[in-house]
Amino acid sequence: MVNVPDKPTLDGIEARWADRWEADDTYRFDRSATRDQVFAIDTPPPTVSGSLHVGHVFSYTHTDTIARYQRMRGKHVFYPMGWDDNGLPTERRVQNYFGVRCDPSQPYDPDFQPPFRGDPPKDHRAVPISRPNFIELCDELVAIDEQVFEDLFRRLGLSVDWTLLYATIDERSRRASQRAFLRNLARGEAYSQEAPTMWDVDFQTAVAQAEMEDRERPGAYHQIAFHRLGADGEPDGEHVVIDTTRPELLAACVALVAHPDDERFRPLFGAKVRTPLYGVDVPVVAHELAQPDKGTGIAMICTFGDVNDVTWWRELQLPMRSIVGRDGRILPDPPADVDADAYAEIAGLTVKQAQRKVVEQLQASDELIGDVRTITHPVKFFEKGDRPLEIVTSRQWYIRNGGREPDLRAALVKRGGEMAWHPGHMQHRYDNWVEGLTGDWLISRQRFFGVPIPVWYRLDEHGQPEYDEPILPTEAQLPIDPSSDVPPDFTSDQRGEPGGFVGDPDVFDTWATSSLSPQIAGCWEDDPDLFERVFPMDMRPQGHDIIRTWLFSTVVRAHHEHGSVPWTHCALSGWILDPDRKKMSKSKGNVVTPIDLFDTYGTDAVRYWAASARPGVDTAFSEDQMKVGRKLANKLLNVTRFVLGIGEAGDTWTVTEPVDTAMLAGLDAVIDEATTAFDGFDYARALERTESFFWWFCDDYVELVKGRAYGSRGDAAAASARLALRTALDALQRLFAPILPFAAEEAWSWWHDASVHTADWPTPSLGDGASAGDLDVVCDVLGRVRRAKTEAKVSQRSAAERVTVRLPTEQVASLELGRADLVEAGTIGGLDVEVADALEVQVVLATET
RNA sequence: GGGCGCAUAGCUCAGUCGGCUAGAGCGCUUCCCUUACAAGGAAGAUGUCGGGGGUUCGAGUCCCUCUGCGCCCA
Repeated sequence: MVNVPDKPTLDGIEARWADRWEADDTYRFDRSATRDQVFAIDTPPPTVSGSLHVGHVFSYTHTDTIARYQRMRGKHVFYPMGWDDNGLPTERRVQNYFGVRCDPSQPYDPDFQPPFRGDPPKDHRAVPISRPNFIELCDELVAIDEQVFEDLFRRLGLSVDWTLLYATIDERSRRASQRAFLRNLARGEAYSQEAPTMWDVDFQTAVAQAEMEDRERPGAYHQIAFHRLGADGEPDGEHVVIDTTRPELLAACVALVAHPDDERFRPLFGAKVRTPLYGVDVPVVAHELAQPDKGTGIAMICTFGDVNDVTWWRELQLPMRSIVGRDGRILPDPPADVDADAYAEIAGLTVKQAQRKVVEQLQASDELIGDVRTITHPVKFFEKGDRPLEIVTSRQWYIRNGGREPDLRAALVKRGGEMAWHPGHMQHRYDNWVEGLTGDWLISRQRFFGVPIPVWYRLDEHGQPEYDEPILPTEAQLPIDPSSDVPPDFTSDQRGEPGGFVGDPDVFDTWATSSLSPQIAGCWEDDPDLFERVFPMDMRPQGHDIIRTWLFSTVVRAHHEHGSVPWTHCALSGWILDPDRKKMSKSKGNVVTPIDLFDTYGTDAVRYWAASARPGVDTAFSEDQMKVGRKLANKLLNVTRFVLGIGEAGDTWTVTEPVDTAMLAGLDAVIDEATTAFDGFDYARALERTESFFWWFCDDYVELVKGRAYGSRGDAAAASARLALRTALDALQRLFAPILPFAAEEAWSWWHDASVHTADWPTPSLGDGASAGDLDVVCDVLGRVRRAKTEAKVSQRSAAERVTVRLPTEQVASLELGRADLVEAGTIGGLDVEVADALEVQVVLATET
């Protein structure tokens, strides 16, 4: 029954137990469990972009502790893993790894071999390849990356059920993503629209509000003179001077705008002015968004320089003069009315080059007033991008998210209130975001490796797509790729022909698919029986940085599709900071490889560090904490060896000694606190309470009863100590199991057949209502005896000839309960007890012989 | 500009409902090979609880305010 190794060690236990758990299906979800018996976790599918860092280890450990706790509480834990492999990060990695770029105009080459596999030389020019070839390379690389991720997560000891694995590009995800979209479309929650859109000129794709960020960039105000027109419609010699940071957009100017209450410009409203260089007559208009105190108080409206331009253009119904192309260069042909010769000077230039050219031209024509004033101002960027976003007009797909409808917005805010947030203040971020939305959710991307948008369009007799009535597949056909699949009632040779059809060339943004992670993991519609058992899920763990993207979009999809929240608890993890309190990132080169940490300290030690961090709190990376964790795991093995080594269990043993029941009563309180903490998703508090008790248990209690347990005071007294030790150890191993799964399992296995991870969570009934406080005074006195020995610089083992304890009357009984153990543990010759106001201990050490 | 969070020992952090002398670990110092553990153990020193004001018998904790740091949103 009991099988304790001579020399307990943490070395090698990870691989041994990981293999065992896999072989025994320890974490396999029992799909016969009913919804109330299930604890379902909407695991974050990590972006598979090549490397894992300690941040992953950190947050996934938090979730795993909760999963293990719930499992021990008797829940059937639905704990899937997913890989977020579709989207831009993978495309970028594939480009850099193979030295290629996707060019949809290239023909498919079935025998294509990439020029490199890893580390192309810096001067290598990317080879253009077809979209199918590109996607093949994506599939190849993510398969490799996902294996690396899986190995690491297994090594970390995550108790996921690996049979529930999914990837956001796999068939099931594509089907779910397309199905959800078609249903959004059918209910009017999705729509397409030709509209000005934030656009990344490098990635050449539209970008959603949630993916934008402001960056402070140097800029410059330029004062430019527009020419006032007289009654004859020709310049009357007067100027209207505007201030702009984007003079290069002068050719795109469609109006000037000032505030309606601004007396300075009121006479101009309704009049026309002529643009410099390009000679276009544009109206002067009034709008509340114009800021009188900014620049000269009157601004030019261009199509489009910023989001205000879009608002003005739309509300004032101004004409369109687009000049910036999707590649970020000035379009080759001038818009209507623009002077062709002046425009030819900037055609084809980048926006930056065009600015220099226009400024030169304005200087030459004396239409640039005064000096250019440099400033620093916030500029909108794609969060993954390197150049400022431009605004271009394009047809895009949207899902309604409340950004344009107050009722929907309010309903989504309300959904936020239906979920418990851990920590609670994170809900403010959600509310903040939803209340600040300025438009619907843009879900289409002009990219390649993603879930295709499952629609086709009829082509009219001129070969132009008819966007108003897309051709839709049935749900049974999903997933489809409209670029290779043919719609009903058409043949493949009609693709691209007038009167024929064309597939939507775009893909969904990654978030549009990952926002369905509960549905994908739960096999929505593919397996309705399973889905009913897990949805809405119990827990969504994630980083607080993606509340506005992943969390919010998941709530939107569940609201539309199911009329419910997707889960009932959101657990937000903090960041990992390096010791200088900067956020860790690859670019700073301060990332530590998790595998090295596992090798150095052991997995449990790294998990201990992660689990020591309060939920949602940014945490410094600390190898010191891992050393402590290793000590703790080591201690657990050693104290187990001690307790189990004293003697075999006897059927007739009972706990009779007050010292023992007091210890167990203390443990009861700890179990209570740890349970409450875990119920509130506070793994850190549960750990702290358990750990603190555990060290007291090892340092004081074990030392106190050691002699008695060996039999110094007879069988009955020994039996009481041995049973109490075993009872406590049994509970402590279970309390530590969620945090230190390997060490707890190792120690548990020495005296149990089944896994500790499927054992019952301990319940507080061990001490039978005794008072834990009785031990305080005994331990206090023992500590003072130890101190006396330390101060005398003698061994703790040496004798104290006489100890005199003075203490208040009401504590005398408590001391007497532990007298015998105290005398033995302290090697005390004689113990005198006297009544006094406050505790005082006098120690007379034995003279050395 | 709006919102949120943080500030406690040299460092990293606990401190729950307002209640004994404010705690832990690391680090530092001293001692001890002791039959679970020397990759261990025993002990010690270390505080203007960011500043100011208020409520209270009593404030690290509650309220106001200021300062500094961080994050989210515009």
